Amino acid sequence: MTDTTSLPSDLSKDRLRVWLRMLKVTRMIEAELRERMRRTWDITLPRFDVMAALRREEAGMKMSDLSGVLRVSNGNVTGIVDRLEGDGLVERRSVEGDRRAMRVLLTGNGRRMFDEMAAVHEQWVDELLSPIGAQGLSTVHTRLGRITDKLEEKD
Amino acid sequence: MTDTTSLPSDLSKDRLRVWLRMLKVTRMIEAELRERMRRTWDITLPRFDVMAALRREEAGMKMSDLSGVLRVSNGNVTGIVDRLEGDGLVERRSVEGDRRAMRVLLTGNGRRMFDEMAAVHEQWVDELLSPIGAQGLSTVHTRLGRITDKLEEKD
DNA sequence: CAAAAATGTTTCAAGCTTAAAATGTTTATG
DNA sequence: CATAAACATTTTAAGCTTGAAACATTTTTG
Repeated sequence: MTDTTSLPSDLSKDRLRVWLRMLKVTRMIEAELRERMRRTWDITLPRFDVMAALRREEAGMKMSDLSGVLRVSNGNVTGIVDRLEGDGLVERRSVEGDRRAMRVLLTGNGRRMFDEMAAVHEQWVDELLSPIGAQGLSTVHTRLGRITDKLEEKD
Repeated sequence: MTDTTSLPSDLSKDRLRVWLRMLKVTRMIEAELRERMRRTWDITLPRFDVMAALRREEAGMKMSDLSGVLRVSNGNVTGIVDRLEGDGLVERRSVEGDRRAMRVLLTGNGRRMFDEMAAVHEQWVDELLSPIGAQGLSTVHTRLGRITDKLEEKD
């Protein structure tokens, strides 16, 4: 019962099937992670994503860098950073030499909080993706990489 | 330069990497599809998803079936169906024998509109996933299937 | 150097999303 | 049969998301 039932001419249908399955998997995992994060730390996925991006840049990032890395709109980041700032997890500082720009960085609290969350988050992902072994991980990683490469080259 | 660099002990990091890449790919493709749908038909992805579900059920679906299939909350479906109804693409009918429930179905217009969109949508997906050939499709499909299977068995 | 173009951010309106509470209806149970 | 439990849906409040418009500032260019 292997996947050799479909004819080559149905390639397009197969792509649609794979796309729908990808969508299903990511939505299910995202829902599961969101739920656990909400219950464990009362935090949302978007906030976590912003903190993760900032954790990699000790010196902070400009708002526009943040929306670039996260691939979300500028206005979106404004709101999320507003709320994180309200919770004392990030801080906005002006960029010297450019009065338009803002540098956002994690506060000490933010960094401690994120590190704690990241460790658990990694375990959760490991658990949720456990049905895929080393071999599968490598092939999936490669195939998906080809897609992003192609999508990126036209930006 | 194959992917055999990581030690077995880093499996958890590899899973995180694959997860982040999956997230990236689906977000990029979703953004691209959303943008094209907006520009071509001025329609959103959630509306398209609802119509797709209804297209498979000539007789219509109850609101709760709809939210079950699409894996979104009940309240969410209420709003989307409201707007689709406002555009004359779907219709709400009462279910005989149960005054609580509602049966939602595509109108003639909705069906025509969806069929037109679905054909183009399939081409777009084919194009966006074109870097993956028949072989890759089959392996990716299988691996992802294992994850959904596991996530589903605990529902 | 003044005007125009580009850049960085925020604001806005509309729509999506969720969890939880509210409403109305049906089914189960004592 | 009354009432409790379950079910189907909607409403609500809060937050996420986008594209476009508005603002402020910096850079380019004629």
